[in-house]
Amino acid sequence: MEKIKIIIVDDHLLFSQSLAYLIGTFKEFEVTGSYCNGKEFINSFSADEFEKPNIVLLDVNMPIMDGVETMKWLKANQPDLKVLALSVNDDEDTIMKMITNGAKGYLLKDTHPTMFKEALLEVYHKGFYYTEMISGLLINKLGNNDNKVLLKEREVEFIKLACTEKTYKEIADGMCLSPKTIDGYRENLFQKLELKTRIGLVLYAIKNKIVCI
Amino acid sequence: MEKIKIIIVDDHLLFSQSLAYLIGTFKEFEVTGSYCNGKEFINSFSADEFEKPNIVLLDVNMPIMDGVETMKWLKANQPDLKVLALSVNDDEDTIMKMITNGAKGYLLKDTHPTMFKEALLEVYHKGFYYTEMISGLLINKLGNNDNKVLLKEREVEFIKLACTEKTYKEIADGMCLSPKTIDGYRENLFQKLELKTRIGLVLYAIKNKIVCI
DNA sequence: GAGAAAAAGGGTATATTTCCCCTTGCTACA
DNA sequence: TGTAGCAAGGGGAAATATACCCTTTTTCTC
Repeated sequence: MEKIKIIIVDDHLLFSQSLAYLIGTFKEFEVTGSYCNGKEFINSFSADEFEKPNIVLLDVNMPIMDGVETMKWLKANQPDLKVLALSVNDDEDTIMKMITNGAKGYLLKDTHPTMFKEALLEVYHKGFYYTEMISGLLINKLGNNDNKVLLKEREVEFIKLACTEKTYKEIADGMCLSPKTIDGYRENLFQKLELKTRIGLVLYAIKNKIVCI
Repeated sequence: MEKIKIIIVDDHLLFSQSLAYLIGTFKEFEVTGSYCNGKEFINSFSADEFEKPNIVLLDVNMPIMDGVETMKWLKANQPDLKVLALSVNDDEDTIMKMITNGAKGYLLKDTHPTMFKEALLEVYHKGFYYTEMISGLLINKLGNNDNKVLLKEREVEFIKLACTEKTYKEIADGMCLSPKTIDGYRENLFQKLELKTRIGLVLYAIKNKIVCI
């Protein structure tokens, strides 16, 4: 019987190599390749000896080229590849990005091996595997995308500066605006984000990855 | 030949189970147990059938009882247990905390399986395994521990509250202190952390994981 | 027990932030 | 051809935060 071919893309060698052993114990599957990051993986497509896998296990947090970037490339260049995202990261935004860029499923690394095997089988046979957590998230996101807050470019710029020790006056100078305009930005944001203080704004910015620390 | 007994403590089932398979391929070792978090692990000590392992592989980021907490308990109750910390987290502070609480080594999860095996052997035979990265860190930290800032409990408590939208007056109430005392805390911290504003304090707190967001 | 250090509190002054209500000019759109 | 929305700018007041210079009390150490 022909085995189902799997490729692992993960920078944690200890994990990817171990996982290969685990998959080795499933009689239906075999690991035909493993890569340390998205860049290495997509480069492999141009290699002559490349054999297309049935499933790609793609880590989300990687150096060089992360899961989301890799998914974007795959969506454009290899759209029929079945990718199962595999991550410790349960951040809603990241999950949504992976799914909307074509991932066929999203598994957390604390999944039980038995369920992991089920997921592999489902992705291979049905084409996708969504846990309840992910389904719930999808419904939730699609259900109320009306009340999502979207920030303008200039506001984002302001928020980034607000996450420093600058005073509003200094921020105004930095953005070539009058302090009063900055005042307007701030109040607008406080209202739409339901905040009261600049501290709240900073916490919001960090939570939503508008600034990275 | 008697095999070297290993216990794995990690909340990522997929990883711990896979790792068990990897270790299974090393003829010198066997995995005799695996636990999802520190609490489960330390509870196992009271069980009758418990067999003391030669090496414990301890994850740092876990729910319920994390690596550092577990190390503290082990230091007090099972000080001769050889623990090798295993984490994706390369945060200096965390590494130092694990080491100072008695971990015999600290491996990152992107370690190559060959080096992983070496580390296991070294921990078993020599009692410790430090990579260059960790040694460098130790030397660096010990070299200039004069300028390290250490925060008092009450200060940490204050910082946590400063990372909210509360006013200083509300913080004072929360800590059952006069607003003037809070004033003192703040100024003290500004000086020792070289900050100018509460925003800076919030950023410092997040960077140094005093608060998690 | 003296002295140092830390914790708690105080006074006053200035700077910054927050709030509320306002004007102007521009642009889209119906 | 309004008019609705928005970006930019503004006045003034009140609340908060920051700075600097103090005293008292407790706690620890030598």
